Amino acid sequence: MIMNTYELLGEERSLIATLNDVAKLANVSKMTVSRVINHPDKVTNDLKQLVYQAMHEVDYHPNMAAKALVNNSTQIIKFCVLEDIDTTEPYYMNLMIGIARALDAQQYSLQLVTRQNFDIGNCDGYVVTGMRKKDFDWIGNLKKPVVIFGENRFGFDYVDTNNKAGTFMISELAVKRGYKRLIFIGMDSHESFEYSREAGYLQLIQENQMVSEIHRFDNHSHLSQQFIIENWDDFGPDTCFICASDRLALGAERGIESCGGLIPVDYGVTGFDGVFLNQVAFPRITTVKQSIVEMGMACGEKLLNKIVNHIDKDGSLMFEPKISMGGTVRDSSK
Amino acid sequence: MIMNTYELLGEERSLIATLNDVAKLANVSKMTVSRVINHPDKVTNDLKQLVYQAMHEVDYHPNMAAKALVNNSTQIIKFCVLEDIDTTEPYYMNLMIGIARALDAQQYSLQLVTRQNFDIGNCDGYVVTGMRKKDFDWIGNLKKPVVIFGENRFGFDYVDTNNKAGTFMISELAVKRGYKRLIFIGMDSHESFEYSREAGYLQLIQENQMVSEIHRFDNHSHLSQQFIIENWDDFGPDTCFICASDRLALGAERGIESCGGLIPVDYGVTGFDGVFLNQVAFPRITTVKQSIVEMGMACGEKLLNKIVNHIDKDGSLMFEPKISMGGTVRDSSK
DNA sequence: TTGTAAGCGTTATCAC
DNA sequence: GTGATAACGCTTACAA
Repeated sequence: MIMNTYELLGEERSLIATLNDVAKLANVSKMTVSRVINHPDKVTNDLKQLVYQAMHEVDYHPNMAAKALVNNSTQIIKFCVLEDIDTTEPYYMNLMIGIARALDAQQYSLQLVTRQNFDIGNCDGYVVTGMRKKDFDWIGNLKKPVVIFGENRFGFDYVDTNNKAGTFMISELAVKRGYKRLIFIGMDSHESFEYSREAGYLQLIQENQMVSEIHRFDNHSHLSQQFIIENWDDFGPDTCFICASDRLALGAERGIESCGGLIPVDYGVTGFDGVFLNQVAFPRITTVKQSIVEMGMACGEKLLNKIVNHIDKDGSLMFEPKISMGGTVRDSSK
Repeated sequence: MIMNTYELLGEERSLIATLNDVAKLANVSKMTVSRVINHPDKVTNDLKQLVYQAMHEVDYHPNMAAKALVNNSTQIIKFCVLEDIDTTEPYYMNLMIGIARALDAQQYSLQLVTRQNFDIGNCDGYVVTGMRKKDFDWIGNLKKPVVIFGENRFGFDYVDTNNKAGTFMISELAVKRGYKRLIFIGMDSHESFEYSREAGYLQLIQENQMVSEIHRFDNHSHLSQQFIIENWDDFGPDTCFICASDRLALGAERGIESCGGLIPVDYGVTGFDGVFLNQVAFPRITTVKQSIVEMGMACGEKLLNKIVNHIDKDGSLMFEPKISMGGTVRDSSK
């Protein structure tokens, strides 16, 4: 059918439709077509209909390179993972899927960069994650819009889980299920998210007039495991370990089991993240689940908003976490 | 300095240097500069020197959008993960980092797509992974160059680990370390890589005139764990479980430990992958380690080669795996 | 409201 | 071996 239309008009068909093809088919100028796409309010409805139909008929898709050229843009977003590859958490993949999904809508493409290749090639904006304090200097000097994944107190727009609410919720759950002693196993880091997770635990502890106990380790499962084993005599039944990550929770779980402790009957373990690791554990870890893909989409949308609308500060976004029930906290108060 | 040069010449400086800027500075035409970049053999050495110097002086970087426009290309590669997000293994992240690194060299950018958004937007080529048999139909119909990550027997160029060599090596290690019975725990899938991993085990078994024992499960740790527990009575000391993935190995390890078996003294466990999961296990899993980042780079390079040089078939690439020593196979024959 | 013309930065083509 | 010109597909600025 399309071929026929073209033949009737005596036009030549390019392999891939351009503005011109649409324009000819609709008997208007290129500009009208362009306007229908970019400023639809400035075109009469009659013409708009014609143009839409023509676009559909030739399966028109804008050429992003041409657009980028004339707009002096790149249509590229860099996703910068500053953390070491070795420690790369699996959830980055989900985060990327979310970002990519948001960018697709506007035909932006996502470029994955690390510290090494950060500078190669141009882009229109950045999503940055895995930042440490020392990074905020040079990030602040970037000339393109930036959205940070992960809360920070340096004034950068960010997207994150409500970390404090997460540990509060899950600590509350532990108390409701009858655990009498809550021990926090945190990450030995000075980053915002860690402080927030501790704060959630502390708030619950205070509201219940319990005693806070906080221990911190690098985020490796064998360290929490070792801690449990070495101090096993100190931990009576009805103790629940509130861990700041699933990795630490995994170690805690293993430590308790190797000491012969019963999970969840006598001992509870909770994690934080809810991506992959909690599912690999046995029993599955009861954890604070983050909506990583949604957060990724939010990062992408927020960044596009800044780019397209030339917005400088767009504010930050906190996602409310949910509890993912596993088998490391008992079902009801015993 | 740059400013001065410009002022002397009485030129206006655009914010970002173009071919024109370089040309004027070097007192040549745009075309000469372009040729220096794309066909350096067609320019005299004298001019080349001049141009290089000028490029350096104004910090010239080619505008990829303009390039893409005139070359009718997109400078975009789609990385297509067909596997379910839920099962997404952490190693995809490393793979992406490798691909991205290769693409950066040629200023291509990587777009992450899934089944859902596969069709949105244009691209110059694809890297595809997580394919199942049924996918080969439509992949074959793509009009752009494709490189598959993961071996296949459908004639597509691929990059993969030498799976057979991997399980052969690690089975051999188990025998050398004195385990008398080798049980293969495979994945219940009909994909090439699984067959290859079984084949490596079988070859070692035959060469040593041992008896092969193969069990298959979906790739979940609790299934291998369950299998070990339910059949524990059947497994005497000096048994080593050769697993087709780290996930299955993790389950096997847990199963053995929960039955009171001693690892690695009496029981051995080996995995396959060497990304993340093996390190989370305790003791760390002795596994077949794949060079994921390198393989990613190879995917990228191979694809670019096909695109730039219009090569249809470029052959496949097998990476030789290495054994990563953990604590689940004993150090020497007991 | 719609159309015309110029130009974004690059490369292929064809002169010289 | 080098340079002028046109073209890639699109949008802004201006003219009708």
